[in-house]
Amino acid sequence: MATKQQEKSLQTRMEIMAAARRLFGEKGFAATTVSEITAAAGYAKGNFYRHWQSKDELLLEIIEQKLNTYRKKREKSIRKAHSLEEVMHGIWDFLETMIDDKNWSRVFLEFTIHASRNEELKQKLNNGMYRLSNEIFSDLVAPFVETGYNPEKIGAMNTALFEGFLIHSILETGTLTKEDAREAAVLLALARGKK
Amino acid sequence: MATKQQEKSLQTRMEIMAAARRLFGEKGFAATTVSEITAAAGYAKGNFYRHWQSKDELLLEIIEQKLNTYRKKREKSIRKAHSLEEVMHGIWDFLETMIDDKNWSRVFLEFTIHASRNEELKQKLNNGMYRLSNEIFSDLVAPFVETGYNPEKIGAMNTALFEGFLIHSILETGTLTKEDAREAAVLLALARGKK
DNA sequence: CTAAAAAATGACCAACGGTCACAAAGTGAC
DNA sequence: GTCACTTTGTGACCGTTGGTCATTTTTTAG
Repeated sequence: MATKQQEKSLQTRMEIMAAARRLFGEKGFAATTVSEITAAAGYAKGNFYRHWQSKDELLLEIIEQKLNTYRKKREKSIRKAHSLEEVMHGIWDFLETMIDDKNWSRVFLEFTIHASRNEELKQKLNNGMYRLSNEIFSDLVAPFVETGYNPEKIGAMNTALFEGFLIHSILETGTLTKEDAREAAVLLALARGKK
Repeated sequence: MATKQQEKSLQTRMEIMAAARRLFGEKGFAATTVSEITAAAGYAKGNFYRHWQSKDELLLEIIEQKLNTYRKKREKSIRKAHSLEEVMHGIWDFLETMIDDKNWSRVFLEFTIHASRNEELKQKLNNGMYRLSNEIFSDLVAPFVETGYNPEKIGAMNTALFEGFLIHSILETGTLTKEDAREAAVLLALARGKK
């Protein structure tokens, strides 16, 4: 059984993380300070660094959690698909939940760019975030690809289109809708993977 | 005629801007400090703020300049196009020069995300950077769109695909090539705009 | 009750973007 | 050339940041 100390430490950790999740979403990653996070959770700043090595590490952990949540939601809607078209629509059902989580998609992008300048972070992102995409396309989409076209390329292109749409959506230029993005993605995938 | 003072002031301004252009490209926007920039140009930090109100303002000006350079290169290759397909290839000839300017495309994205949290910057970006895209598509592409499909949507989707590919390219996952992105963009545009 | 171990604190550090009182240099009238 | 005035350039200084660490407070085991 866990000691009272261990329990308290874990609880503190979770309280700080909850405060961070809220603040990152509201104000963005860079604009949220460590003092703010700990104060919102009711602790002093120094306590933060007993649980994470840096602000980066915390966000990475939150992102990992969010991706796992998305992953679970996804599974169900895609497993029952019977064609490439159905799989793509299943994928976009789930991508749309990410798009709707607008504040967080902004944070994802913010951190992606931030990480691209840091070799270590870049590796971790590529292993977490994009493994998600690779999984889907090599495991779930590949069986429906009738041509010789590389399923991973279909997946990477889908991710690119998705992230490009996120940028468009964040800047609120308002020309494209979610449906436009979905239709384009399906069109592209079918053009590549269907005979 | 300009006085000796005015000339010197302009020269200083250009020296600082040149140093900034080099450093932003090498290290990124956030990672480059104002002291570094002015020191590299041979001045003290305070001098910077006689020429720009903030680091943001300077980058905005550099971006505007870069976009104008791109714009000029572009004109020639697109004016002589005779079909939607040729126009799209002309556009991607020019987008590829942006992609090849890899450090700077990273800075563009970095600033785009940064600006998305700041209403004033967001407006300026939408008026500079994306007017570029709107121009192309409403003026140059529209004449070749044979369907009723909104040319601006074709343009916005092209931009989304382009920026999504930039992210992919920056993270060096290495699945997609420039040619993949170009082909996908042409395919999409033709599917929308050609009978 | 006590001594060791873990949790929590906040003053402290270097570095940041940005400010400002001041010094140095250039200008135009006489 | 000189002198009042304007413009260019300086760097100490400000508030704030992410991160550190010696110190205090609380829990644990004997």
